[in-house]
Amino acid sequence: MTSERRGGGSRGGKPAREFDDQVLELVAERFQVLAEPMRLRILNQLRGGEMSVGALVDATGGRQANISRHLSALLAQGIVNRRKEGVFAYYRIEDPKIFDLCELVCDSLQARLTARQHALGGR
Amino acid sequence: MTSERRGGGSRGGKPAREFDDQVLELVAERFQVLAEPMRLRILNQLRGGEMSVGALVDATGGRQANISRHLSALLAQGIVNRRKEGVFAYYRIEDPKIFDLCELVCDSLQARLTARQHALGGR
DNA sequence: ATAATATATTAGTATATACTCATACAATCA
DNA sequence: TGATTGTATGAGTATATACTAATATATTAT
Repeated sequence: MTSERRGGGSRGGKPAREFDDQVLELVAERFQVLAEPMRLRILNQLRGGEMSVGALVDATGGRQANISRHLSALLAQGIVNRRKEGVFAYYRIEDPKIFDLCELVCDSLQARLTARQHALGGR
Repeated sequence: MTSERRGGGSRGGKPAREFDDQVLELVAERFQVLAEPMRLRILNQLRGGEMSVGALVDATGGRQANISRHLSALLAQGIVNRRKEGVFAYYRIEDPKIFDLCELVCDSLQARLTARQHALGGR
């Protein structure tokens, strides 16, 4: 990210959007974490309850290092939680709202598809 | 993106996740478009009704080329719509569900913050 | 025709990040 | 103690993308 002039204060013209921008950055960050198919796969697996890293590696078909990194990202965002037991690390969903997000997105995608079908004269 | 073995069919072990993966990629794509502060700023502006590119440039403080690109991305995802009138191009929200998404995210973020405050002994 | 304006696009650059392998770290067991 | 196993991390690479300036395209006015 480079310049792109941020408003410096209440002076200097331009509408007041100072505070809102910080929120937008946080929101964008949250979306960013959900913008990876592999992370969504992991979350999808965790719907059934907590799983160890190894179990997620098996279930998703990813590499251990990669899964571990994705889990760290999800953990940093407070989307999952971690429980250590012996050598194992069990992850579980901490913020179930993300599934609502996914459902909303699916609704949108589906609506767009059916709209397209109609546009093509679909039944 | 590189290898990461995709299941080839119903044979070869591993649970059946073939179809789901395609959906997850679409969902991730949608999240990706929403994962940019500037695009969220644009969408936020469009809440008040359709706006021309130039008006969005003024309102967001971005460069014309950049705003135009972001609008293209939003248009390609069916999130906004475009109306051409003379020399102007007016964009407007096509899929208002995205605001529900943003609200859900805000709820999550807020919940996480208050949880942290409590953890720190906040009142 | 030329000029002026609004928008889109091309080309180039810088940064972010998803992935890999290899290795470090930590806990259990011989 | 060392060996084994599960997880995390360091280092390197490849790709995606957000940004910029400059230019192309299109519409209206002179």
